[in-house]
Amino acid sequence: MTFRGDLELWARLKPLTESNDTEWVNVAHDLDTWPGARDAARLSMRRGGAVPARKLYSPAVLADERDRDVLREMADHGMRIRITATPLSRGTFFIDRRTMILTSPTTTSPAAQGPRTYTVSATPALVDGAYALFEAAWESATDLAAYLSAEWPRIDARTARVLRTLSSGTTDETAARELGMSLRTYRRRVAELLVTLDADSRFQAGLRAGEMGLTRG
Amino acid sequence: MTFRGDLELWARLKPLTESNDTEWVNVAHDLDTWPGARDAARLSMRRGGAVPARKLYSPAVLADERDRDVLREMADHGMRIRITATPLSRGTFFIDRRTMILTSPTTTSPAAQGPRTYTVSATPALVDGAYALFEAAWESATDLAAYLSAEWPRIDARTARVLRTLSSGTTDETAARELGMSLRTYRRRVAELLVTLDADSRFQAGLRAGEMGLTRG
DNA sequence: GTGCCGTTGGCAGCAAAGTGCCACGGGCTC
DNA sequence: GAGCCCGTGGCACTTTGCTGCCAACGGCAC
Repeated sequence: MTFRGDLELWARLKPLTESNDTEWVNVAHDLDTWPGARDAARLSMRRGGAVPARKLYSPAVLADERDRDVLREMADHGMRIRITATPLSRGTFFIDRRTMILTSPTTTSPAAQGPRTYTVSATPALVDGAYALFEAAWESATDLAAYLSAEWPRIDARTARVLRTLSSGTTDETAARELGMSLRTYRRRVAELLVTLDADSRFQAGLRAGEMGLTRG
Repeated sequence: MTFRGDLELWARLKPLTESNDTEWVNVAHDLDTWPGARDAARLSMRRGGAVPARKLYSPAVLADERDRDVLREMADHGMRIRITATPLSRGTFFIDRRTMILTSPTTTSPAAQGPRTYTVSATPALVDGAYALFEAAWESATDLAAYLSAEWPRIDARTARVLRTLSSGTTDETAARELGMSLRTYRRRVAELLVTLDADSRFQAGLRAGEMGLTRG
């Protein structure tokens, strides 16, 4: 079940945004879902009440300043937005528990014109399976607010090393020796890390670091 | 594209296990993929060389002792196995980058006989989208070995409360007061938590907790 | 050269965390 | 009842972590 053109896509999406019985879900690399997607999003928000929706994006969505405003506006309208560190495919997913719609996955050259192709599936097995995968991906993603408010910690090389030794569970003294710095300096680094992670205790800092997956990068 | 019966499923799966050009992927709730799935897995392992594969399961897969053996055997054959805390649907996913196969998603009564139905899709948009979702889910999942070796921490109600206050970043004294216990007991709880998390420092404990997503449950 | 600034490390003092010891009290079996 | 086990709380003490202060070092501009 494949079709082309944005008008038809909109015709399919519209009923999904209007039905209130089920939440619907969107997975995308960025806001370039289809030409005019941003305007459509704004319009539907202005017009309608709260649409129960979850949206999962790549960090790329935060690159553009105006896009961030759009996201904030979405969040204000009750949509739940999360960011995942895993690179998503360029395509877009719309799932509504019974139906799912996907855009053409590869948009190598954005200037390549012509109508996009969209794929629709209503096969229960496919939709349910995709939904379960989405749940798992969603669970591991970070809330937009946390992602933004945390001013995403910038871990430079030296704090990264501190983080690693800190993770190893040794005492400050041996950690400092390993890193070839004095105890005082090491503790300075730790204190700096606590500030950047906005943590009041070392436990909290570790928790944040773990939640943000700082140790896997 | 839907079909019934296990023989046909096997006929479709076989070429996937034999082609070496691409990794293939399996998402399932447990090993009850289809009748005789365990034996088939064993057979293919005995017979063939290493199959590059990733398998993502629910914790339910660890319930049965013999199933755990099967998993270990799989891991020994080079398959990468991870466990995700998010409940997966009962169905099973096979993805091979070009094709995906799903079992019937709802198996409410396992005794309900009759041939199962399977759904196959080779639509690039669907497969790529599902693959991206899988990547995200995979990324957040825990490796089987870690999951087993860590003797997965069992957080009872009271340690969970300790974990929460610990996460709030307050000092032990106020935390103990909040929980209505003495300082000594609170610290006992913290020490217990460190043991169950196999951590040498509070930071490490926080890190583990964060990595395992213990604060979102 | 002088002066400025940022980083480092030592010292000191304090706060917080970790732990061994013992005593108290509830629930249990016998 | 006595005896036992287990969880708790208090106390004392050690260790570790935290931070302010100051001196020393190196780079940089003038």
